[in-house]
Amino acid sequence: MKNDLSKYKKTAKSVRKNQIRINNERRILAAAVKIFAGYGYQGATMRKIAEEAGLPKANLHYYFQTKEQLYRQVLDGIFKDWLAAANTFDECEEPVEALRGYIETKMDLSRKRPLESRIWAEEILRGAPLIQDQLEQTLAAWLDTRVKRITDWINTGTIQALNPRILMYMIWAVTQHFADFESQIRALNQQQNLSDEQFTEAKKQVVQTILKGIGALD
Amino acid sequence: MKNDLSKYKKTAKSVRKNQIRINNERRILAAAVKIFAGYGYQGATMRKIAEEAGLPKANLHYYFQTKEQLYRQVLDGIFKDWLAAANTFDECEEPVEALRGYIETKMDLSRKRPLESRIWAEEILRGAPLIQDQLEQTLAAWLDTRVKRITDWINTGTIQALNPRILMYMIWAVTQHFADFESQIRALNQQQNLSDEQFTEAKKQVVQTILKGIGALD
DNA sequence: ATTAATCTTGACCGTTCGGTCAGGTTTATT
DNA sequence: AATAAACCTGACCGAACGGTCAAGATTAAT
Repeated sequence: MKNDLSKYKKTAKSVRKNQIRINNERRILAAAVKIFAGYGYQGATMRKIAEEAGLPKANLHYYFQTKEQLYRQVLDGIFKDWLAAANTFDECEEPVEALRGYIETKMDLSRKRPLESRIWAEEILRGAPLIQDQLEQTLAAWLDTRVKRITDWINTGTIQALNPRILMYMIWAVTQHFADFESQIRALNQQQNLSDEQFTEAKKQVVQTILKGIGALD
Repeated sequence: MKNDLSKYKKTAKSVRKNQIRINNERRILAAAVKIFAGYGYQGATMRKIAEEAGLPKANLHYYFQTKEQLYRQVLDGIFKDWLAAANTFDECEEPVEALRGYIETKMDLSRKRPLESRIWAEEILRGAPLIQDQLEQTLAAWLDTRVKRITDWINTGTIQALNPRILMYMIWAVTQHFADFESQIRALNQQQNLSDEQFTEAKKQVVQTILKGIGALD
């Protein structure tokens, strides 16, 4: 019953939990992201996460009962970012604007939060044991909506005929590659991560190639 | 001294090792590919590999001293396939032929050997701890050669100006995505792996989009 | 000031990990 | 047939894993 949240319902402070709890959960989650990204689910240990968070291991288990539960919360946060990145896509009417916005947002996400991208990639790589349901339910529905929009563009002749799903897979693949394969890209770039200038160039080329590739540009 | 190969140098059969050794090493390596791909390096255990190979665990250590050494041999095999896939690229004069051949070969590799692709991806994801040297040496040199060819095409106006490295990253990203993110694609495809027809369509669209995207097609 | 709830932590537990080894069996060489 | 080399394997080992717990410290409610 340690983590039964109902106990908070009676007091004023309960509305947004105790500050100690908020802070510690945040610290632990931030540490967990680093360690899970760096070592994978199996390679990550509660000891490493505790050390990274600067807390004793037993304290982690006070806030998150098990390693799997901690990992699930990390995944949930990543999944939300994933879906939120689609805002630009939805807000724009024209395919060029919508796709450019979406690709750029995904590229920026890879640049700014590569750890999260790698955790996601590893989960999928392992067969998505913990998020299969979310993929089949939430993500599938999310994708259907965007597929319909792209299909409309095709029907109105704004872009050429193609399979919208494969287009989305290509966009995901390319944009996430810059986070997931960062160490390979670094090894091929004189052992240096892409500079801001190089990354901007990459973003531009990715947008250009895909948009032109589907006949949305001249 | 168990695995000192010099002991073979004195006999006739030594030239191509003993048949028992050949067979067992193959069995173990095949099992290792399955288990490493399914569980990752840390998640894979020598017990699971032994079980998959149908051999006692101690026998694995007779042929491969450590888990890391076994893993290294698996990686070496994958790396060779990686490089060999470039043959088509090198044999063709025209950019359209060369790139189409390379993309198709990489797509076929993802289709036929997804396990190897996933092992590679996980190694890169973890920061390439064991193959960093090979990336910086062999793969970097490999890439430089291909970059030069693409640069020639640009200079002769056969394809439009672009950064050849980013083009290669895009090709790798998209082609390997179909192996590495197979479980995600399956979840978005009514829980079914892509059929042969679907995969052929994907291959065609990938080739078409990239070639058109770089101005190599009309 | 008292009580109750929450938070903290070192020490500990059973399990599983990679790896070892002695001693037996099979295969190759002479 | 005898010897040596190669192969096989059950039993075992120390280390590290995720997780537990009792007892103390801190904070909040009355």
